[in-house]
Amino acid sequence: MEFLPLLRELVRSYQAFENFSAPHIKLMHLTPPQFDVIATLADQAPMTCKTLGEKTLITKGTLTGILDRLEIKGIIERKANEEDGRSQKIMLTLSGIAIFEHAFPNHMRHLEKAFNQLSPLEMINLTNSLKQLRETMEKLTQS
Amino acid sequence: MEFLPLLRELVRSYQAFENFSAPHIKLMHLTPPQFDVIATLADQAPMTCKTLGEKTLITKGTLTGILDRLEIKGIIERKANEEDGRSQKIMLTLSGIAIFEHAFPNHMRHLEKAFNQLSPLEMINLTNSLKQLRETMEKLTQS
DNA sequence: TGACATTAGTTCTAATTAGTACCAAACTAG
DNA sequence: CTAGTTTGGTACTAATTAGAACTAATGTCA
Repeated sequence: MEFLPLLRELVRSYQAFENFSAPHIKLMHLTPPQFDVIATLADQAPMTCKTLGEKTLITKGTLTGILDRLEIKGIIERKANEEDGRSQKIMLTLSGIAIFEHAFPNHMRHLEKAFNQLSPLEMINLTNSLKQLRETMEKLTQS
Repeated sequence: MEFLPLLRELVRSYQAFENFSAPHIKLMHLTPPQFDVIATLADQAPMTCKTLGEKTLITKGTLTGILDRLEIKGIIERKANEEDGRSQKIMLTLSGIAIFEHAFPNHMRHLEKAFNQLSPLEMINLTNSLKQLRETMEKLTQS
């Protein structure tokens, strides 16, 4: 049970990140998953729901609702995929691109206030340790 | 923007933890927050919703619903707080204690398969780096 | 070609989540 | 003591979440 402090700290750190990030995103009238989708679509060729879900780690059932709301807001557009009748291509509208170009750098400036307190070396070490832990969990998960 | 790999890894690690932990908890007919509440109440004197929320990082509006479901299942009990008429004391029932005594060690054995792949030193370094990042974010959040 | 399996996305359900409004009890000044 | 404020918990809303069932389109294989 020596791992309990690490487990607790992982949960608390992630929650602290959400508490730091989410209110700032909300100021721009978006939710964290909506921001995530917009940032993932930006500067990319239109992609399918499947691809978008893999990049954002959002499962497909959840993604449908998020895309519905972004479509109502006029931020994204769904069009038929000519190569495969089952799927669609998702892309930002012109309005969505404009929102991205304001919201993304704005939010990055907010986040870097916290993250840049770590030295580059600490950042690399932390990233590598987390990656190792993540890959172990991913390997053990499908079982 | 050098912090983006760390940000991504933090999100992905936490998600990998959820994906590793949640299915195992579900096998015991519980949800992650329900498990969290049970583990927090175990071996403790009855506590108020406020205290329970602080320990589990669950906001009070959310906690009401989780406690409702645990109460229906007969796992927890709410009783009036004699010292303060506004609040209640939450405690595990006998059945809740029995569930904890099975579920907790069972789940710890599951988690340690992944966490014990890290050396004790890596565990301590990772915990400390996460803590530093968390405390920075917490300091900047209230603003 | 035709039966079968797979894949992409939607729909539905139960649970969680944060946040706001609200109620009742308790505290605090003057 | 009493008006005003704070506190603990519930009710409600909008959004997310995973997962299962479902539909339509595609792929496979004999």
